[in-house]
Amino acid sequence: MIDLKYLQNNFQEAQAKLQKKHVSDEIIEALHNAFIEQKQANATLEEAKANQNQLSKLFGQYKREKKDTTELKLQVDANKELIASLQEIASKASEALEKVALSTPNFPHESVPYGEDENDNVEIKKVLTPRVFDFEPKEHWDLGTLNNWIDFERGVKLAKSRFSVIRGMGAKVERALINFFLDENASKGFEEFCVPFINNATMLQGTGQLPKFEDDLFKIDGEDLYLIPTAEVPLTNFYHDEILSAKELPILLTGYTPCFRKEAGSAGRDTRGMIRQHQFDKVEMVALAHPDKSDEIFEMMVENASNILTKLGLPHRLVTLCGGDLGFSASKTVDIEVWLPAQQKYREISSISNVGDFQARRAKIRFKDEDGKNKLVHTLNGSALAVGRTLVAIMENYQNADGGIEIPEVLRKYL
RNA sequence: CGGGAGAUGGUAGAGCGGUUGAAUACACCGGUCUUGAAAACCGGCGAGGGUAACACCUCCGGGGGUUCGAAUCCCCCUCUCCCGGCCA
Repeated sequence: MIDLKYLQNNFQEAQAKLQKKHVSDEIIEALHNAFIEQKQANATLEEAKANQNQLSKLFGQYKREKKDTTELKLQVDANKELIASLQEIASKASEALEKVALSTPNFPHESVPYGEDENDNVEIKKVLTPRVFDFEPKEHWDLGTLNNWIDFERGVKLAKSRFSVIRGMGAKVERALINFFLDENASKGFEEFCVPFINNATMLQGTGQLPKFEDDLFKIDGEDLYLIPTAEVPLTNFYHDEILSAKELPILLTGYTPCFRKEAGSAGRDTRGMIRQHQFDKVEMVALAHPDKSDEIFEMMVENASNILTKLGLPHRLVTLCGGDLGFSASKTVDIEVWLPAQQKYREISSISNVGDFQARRAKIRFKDEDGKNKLVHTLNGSALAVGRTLVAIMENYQNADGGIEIPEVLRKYL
């Protein structure tokens, strides 16, 4: 959630920021008005409550002094009715506010470039040069089947479309990648976590998936629980509703989890292969940082994810997302795209975001500053890395003319 | 899944239906003392909203109810602990 006081006090500026992220003026104004209405309704309600508390005290006093309370009782009853009606107004105002506020995206960081969609994203740099093939490189789905690394048909049989089975050496490489990623993250100071793959609605709201993106989530029937779409949810919410001390910041967390996504809006996209699945493995980095330090930690996380790809010998590029392509919660995002020779394209394999205080405000993650004040932390998250897509990248980049696949040097000790 | 006990501030742990947002202890922060530290002593110390700052409002697991007034009484839910069943 954005800072509504900031919106109120710096309306023009806030509006300009949200416009960069393509939030319509109507929504911004609706939010602004809902906030002011809620504040007013609350103020009048509190006034009536204060009055009621006074009368109650007086009532007690009368009783002790054995004075007659009939008159007072009438006053109290009248005020009680007033409170009830004011309460209703205030509750409605709060609900209305919450509805807009929770669905309004985060402000973009100053450094975010303007733009409509992914075409306006800005490339930062390319790392490693794509290999030149002296044969026609195969697609990973062909290589996967050929080498018995991936079984697409049986994945569909077991579940439904967009599920697959990784087997044999493919499964071993998948596992090796997870271990390699976790070790790399640990070497940068990230603590490793094994977390629940099912989280409750409060946590999903904390990181911003709910209420707006319910359609993208697998919900457990009859329960207030969801399969996590990313480890960002449990890792960020690990400190949900807690107050940390400034000294322990930054807190760096990493963990491997499967991720579950309905891919509701992706009909027809990447239907072949392993690029877009309902379930995929990912190793995630999460940081809780002092607001002054989050930019610095962001760079570290980008660097780390890129380094991992470099160690694997996979050509990739770094891209800063423009305002129009930024996700709901992110204030700034760098995508890392890996080279897929068969498609002759860079495809997203990691996305690192600085979320600022947006999730912290929702999830109530604060820290006690040196001056004793409670402030919101900044949260950051990023994949290091998406495991399935890395497997795809290895297959395609390390394929031989006969369809065989070489294993990257850094992974061999894990096999 | 069945039987019993409980849920209060960072932790432990009081709390009569009104002056208790909450005793006390420990932890923590600041100060005195000390070469420094410890000990001792003094002071501070829950959260959210609201305000220029006060005032004021809300919160004692969550939600309802009784009452002029509830942490304290009643109901429901959740969670934790102990006993039994099941089980990786």
